[in-house]
Amino acid sequence: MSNLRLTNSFSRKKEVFKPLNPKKISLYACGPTVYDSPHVGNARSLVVFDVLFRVLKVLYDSNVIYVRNITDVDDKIIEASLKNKKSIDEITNKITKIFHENCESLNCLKPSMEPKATEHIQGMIDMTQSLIKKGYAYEKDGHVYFEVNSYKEYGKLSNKNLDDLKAGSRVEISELKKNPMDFVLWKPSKEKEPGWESPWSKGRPGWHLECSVMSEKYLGKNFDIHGGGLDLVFPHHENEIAQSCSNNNTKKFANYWVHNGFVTINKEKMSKSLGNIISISEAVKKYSGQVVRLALLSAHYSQPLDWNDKLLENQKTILNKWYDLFLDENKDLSEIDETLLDDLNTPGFIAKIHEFYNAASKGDKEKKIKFNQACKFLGLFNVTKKDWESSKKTKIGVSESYINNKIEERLKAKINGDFALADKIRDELISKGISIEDQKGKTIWKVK
RNA sequence: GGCCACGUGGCGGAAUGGUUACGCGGAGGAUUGCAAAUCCUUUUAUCCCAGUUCGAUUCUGGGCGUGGCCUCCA
Repeated sequence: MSNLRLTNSFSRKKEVFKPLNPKKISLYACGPTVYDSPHVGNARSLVVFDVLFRVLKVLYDSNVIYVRNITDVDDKIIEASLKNKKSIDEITNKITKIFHENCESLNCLKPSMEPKATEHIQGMIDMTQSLIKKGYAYEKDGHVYFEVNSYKEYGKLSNKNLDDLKAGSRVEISELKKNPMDFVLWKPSKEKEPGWESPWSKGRPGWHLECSVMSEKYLGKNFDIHGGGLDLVFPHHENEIAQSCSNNNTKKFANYWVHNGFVTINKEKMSKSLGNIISISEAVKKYSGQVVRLALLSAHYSQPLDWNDKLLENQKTILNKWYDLFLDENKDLSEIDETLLDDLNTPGFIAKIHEFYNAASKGDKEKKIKFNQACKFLGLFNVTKKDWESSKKTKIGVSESYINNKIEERLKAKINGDFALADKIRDELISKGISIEDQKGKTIWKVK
């Protein structure tokens, strides 16, 4: 088997993955901020890093630690709390629960650890204190800022230089900052906002800090792979590097940075103002977890992915077809296909699955097993054929007895030679999402 | 303005210095009362202009176009 190759955002090149320690592969992916139902964009990150996790587990014999955090303290959560007149805990608990349900319906493996920001406040206070002591951060009126000028490598990941980023219209201006690009490590909380005692104020940590603290705690000062959405490159990941490398006096934080592209909705950016945000729950309800998962893997992770009905219908057609060759066996894949090793080329791998399918449908038994293994490896086929069919039945608005009666009526009409009536009944069923197949003197029905 | 990505057949989407990706859809056929499902067959592509090369969709340069980041965002 050849090596895994990944496009490292840091070098902007495809590189051979060389682990720090093959006995302990370390992967960190930025998880959700639990303020609102996770959307299909979040789902893409989930699924992409889930595939990476699965690949690494096979390559390194399960010696993989996958950490995915939950951000449960954040301005957006406070806003949501005020807006919905619910407590912070109520919101974070509810959204975290939805998130976990979403992960399950997308058939994502559980990460090795799922630390929460609020459980690491002390660690963040300690790191802030340390950064101040070492001269990388400064306190002003209860706020603590990281001083970007103190870190020479600032901007290297996102390929930006501080001159280009200087006090523009898009940078938050604050009297308290030495440099407009300086970012918050700690800020005071108002009366009703969540806050923790600290040497500077009763307040809360800046967003970027949690990933620095948690990744170090669970993976170390230098670890293998850090992932997230493309939009996190700047400033989030840039700031993580600045904090961690300054504080630890290290050259490297994560060795490989992997970023997934965006999901657009009918070619438009998903945004609150456009009102086109599709939640994972909605998508799963309308289609199914597997269809959503396959859709998310139908383009290469680094490319944009457009979410539209045609795409989803297409994936549904494919899965329905694939389920014809479903095997209820549990043999795991022992070797990973070269296509996936090449920068997680999931569309290429899906093409191979189609080829396996075609050979299998012509009677190639070996390919049928391979086909099933490949589907399962991608995280598909996580329910049996029986369950797949019956879950489709829950999506239709008519009862089985209604359908069976209609089929009886149609059969009588056919016997009487009244094909017009027979066809009318069939059309009725089709309009309700039921397809009719006459096979070998028997009529069967399926949910489309 | 700075930085970056992308532009492949009707659509989605890989790969590649020279050979059919793959899927969905379309077309034709077998089958069927007609269909559906299935099977067989099949059509169509590399944004434009130069350069390198025996040969470029692939490499280089230029152009045009689309999108992203530079503010919270997966």
